[in-house]
Amino acid sequence: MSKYRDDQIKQFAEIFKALSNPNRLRMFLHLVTCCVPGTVGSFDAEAGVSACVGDLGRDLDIVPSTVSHHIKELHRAGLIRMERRGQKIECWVDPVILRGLARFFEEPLTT
Amino acid sequence: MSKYRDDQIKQFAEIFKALSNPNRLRMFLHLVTCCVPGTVGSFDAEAGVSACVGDLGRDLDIVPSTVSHHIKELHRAGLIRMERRGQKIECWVDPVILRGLARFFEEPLTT
DNA sequence: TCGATATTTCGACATATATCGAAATATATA
DNA sequence: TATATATTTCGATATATGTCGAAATATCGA
Repeated sequence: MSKYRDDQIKQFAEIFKALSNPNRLRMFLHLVTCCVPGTVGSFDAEAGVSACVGDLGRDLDIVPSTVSHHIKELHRAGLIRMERRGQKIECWVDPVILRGLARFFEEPLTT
Repeated sequence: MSKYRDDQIKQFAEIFKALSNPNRLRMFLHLVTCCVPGTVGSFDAEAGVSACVGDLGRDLDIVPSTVSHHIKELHRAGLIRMERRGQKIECWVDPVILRGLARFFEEPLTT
């Protein structure tokens, strides 16, 4: 039997659903490789290591309303944080959840 | 930009799609906690650390045909291996893909 | 060979999802 | 205040998914 509670399993399933669309996964990877505070580059509330919605849609060949929809899904799953800064809305990856996902797949290999 | 090729991104998206259904995720976790050869218990082609389709459907409250469907999805995503042994079909987690998933979420935190 | 057990295939159906385009909202700047 | 830029909301549509039940297939044991 699993070490995870039922609600935790549902939460992980939500996370994986958010990452199950190739375009959404690309956005997530874009953020992961540039915008994880405290790891790749330091996060400064002023400077902000992050990307706005427009940045994430570039090179993806989908219209802004679809980008917005995908970002909302990533946010709902708890994968990213968002904050308005002027006209733009900045996004970055929540490092806590990233660590939790790493452990999810690591642990069965080490225990 | 991402370190992953387009086809790799699509493959990861397939994997996450396979794990995006709570029942399927439960089956995967069941296998992960009992049937990863070389880690949790040793894998022997004769003895076999694995679970059959019936085992995986137990406690899940879904009919066998649905279990079969879900297992096929996990297999198509490359997450599990299957082999007939008598009447039963045994399943176990591919440790290589598990390692790949751990790295997928680890690496942005360590580079 | 017959019956029991294990699993898959097939067809159906209800629900969810990805995407678009048009219109609305928020913010900055001239 | 008017205009430009950034983003969201809404409605539509085509496609995918989860689940079931019935029927088919595979294997074992009497």
